[in-house]
Amino acid sequence: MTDAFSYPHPALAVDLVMLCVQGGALHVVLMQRADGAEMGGDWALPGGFVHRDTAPEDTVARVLAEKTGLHGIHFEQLATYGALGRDPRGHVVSIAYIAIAEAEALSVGVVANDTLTLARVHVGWSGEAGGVATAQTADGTLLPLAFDHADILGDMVKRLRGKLDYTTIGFEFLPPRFTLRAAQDVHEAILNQSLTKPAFRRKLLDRHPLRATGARETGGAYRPAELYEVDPEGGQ
Amino acid sequence: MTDAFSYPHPALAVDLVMLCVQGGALHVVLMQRADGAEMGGDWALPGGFVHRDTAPEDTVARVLAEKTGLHGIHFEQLATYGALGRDPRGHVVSIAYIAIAEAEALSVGVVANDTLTLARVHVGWSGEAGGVATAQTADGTLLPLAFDHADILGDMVKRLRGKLDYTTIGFEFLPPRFTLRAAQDVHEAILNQSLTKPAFRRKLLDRHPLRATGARETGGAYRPAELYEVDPEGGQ
DNA sequence: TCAAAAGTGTTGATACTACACCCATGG
DNA sequence: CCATGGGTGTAGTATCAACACTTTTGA
Repeated sequence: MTDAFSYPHPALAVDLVMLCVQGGALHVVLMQRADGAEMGGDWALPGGFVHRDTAPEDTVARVLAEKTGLHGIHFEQLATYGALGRDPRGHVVSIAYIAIAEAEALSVGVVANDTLTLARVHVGWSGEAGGVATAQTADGTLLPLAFDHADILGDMVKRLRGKLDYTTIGFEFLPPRFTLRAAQDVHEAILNQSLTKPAFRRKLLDRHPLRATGARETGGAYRPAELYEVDPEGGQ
Repeated sequence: MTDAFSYPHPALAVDLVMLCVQGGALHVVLMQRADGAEMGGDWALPGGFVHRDTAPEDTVARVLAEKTGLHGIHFEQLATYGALGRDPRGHVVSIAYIAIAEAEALSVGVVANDTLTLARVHVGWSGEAGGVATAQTADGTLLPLAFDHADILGDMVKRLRGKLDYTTIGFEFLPPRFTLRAAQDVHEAILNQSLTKPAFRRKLLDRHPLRATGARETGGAYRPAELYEVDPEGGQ
């Protein structure tokens, strides 16, 4: 007990599942590894080690800034992975965080770093447990994932699906002001199924604290849609 | 990166929220600390450090066995706490697990260890964030909780409430064969509110894969209730 | 035969879905 | 004035909750 720091203990890391919705599909930021052969795959979730006297959340912010140059992105902790053998370098326990941003913002960070790419994510519905996640490039090439990162990615997307209804996490994919159609696109991409417009509109409006701004979308053809924003007061 | 183990990193621990339902109320196992004055309270969740090359789940099993002598208890990981200053001894990151057992089984382990007690838990409904958990003895004395363990306890109970509907976690509080009345008692204790019998019966039976065994409760006065069991095939 | 708890049927309210329709704007 | 997407009304259906009722057993 008293000598907890002198005995060998596992290394601690954070892994980031950075997501956005682009072109009607969910995308994740992946990082190419030079040591792919021994890690079981070329592509991995961006991550970093947690140093002593640094809070895990501060490590997340550091990794976000280092790899993508982004600040102020929304992120949440979702689970911790510590199985032996998950990292061939030794015993590394990793706290997985989901980070969410608009596609435009993430893209800027991705193109600024040669080792990063934005991959299309596909996660099935059937089984309860994670693991059936795949990532592919725009031309359909599958990107093999290192470590247990396919499991992590699958778990995160399933948790995200569950949280869409009863939290405001879905709006983190959108700019501060957005159309209801854009919100529907986000939900359809995450759930990987199409939704009917009237049902979606009503459910969204009475489940979440949204407020019509009166402003309209600009630039599009045909009738401009109204812009909504999240009401910070929660409707009360 | 390559020298992750040579740099100082945080200590890693597991903390266990061991719960049971007794006398219509939710109870948690707490451990008395000799160093309560500097830890901010006399009572803490049982826990232990994760050593290198030991999986966190194996550490949980070890702590369960060491502190209570119990084996094969159901447990699940729920969240990880790593804020600086949460442990006055240094930077300790703790993975919190919820462990569930029948009251009879847990009691055996608690009376066998002088430092353990089974405390009544009260968690409010209002706020979303954790922290409003209190623990008290049978005579109503409040037990001050050390570290951030009141937050952890509150978070766990709230997650448990959410999981009651769509997982079978609630049945871990019961023996393999149980009456529907016993299941209702468990739900009422966890949710801290009374439920109407017919609604509860129907919801339970079509939300969860339960099967009537044909066997009846014995020993009670009045009409004996039928015993049910969880169908491992999930009804399909 | 009575008391107490097990178990079920019925009804009224609520929420959700699906479909059809109207509205506004650019070309 | 037409095509296209934004936005809304309505009706049918499934789900849910409360109440009253019947059943079964021990004393």
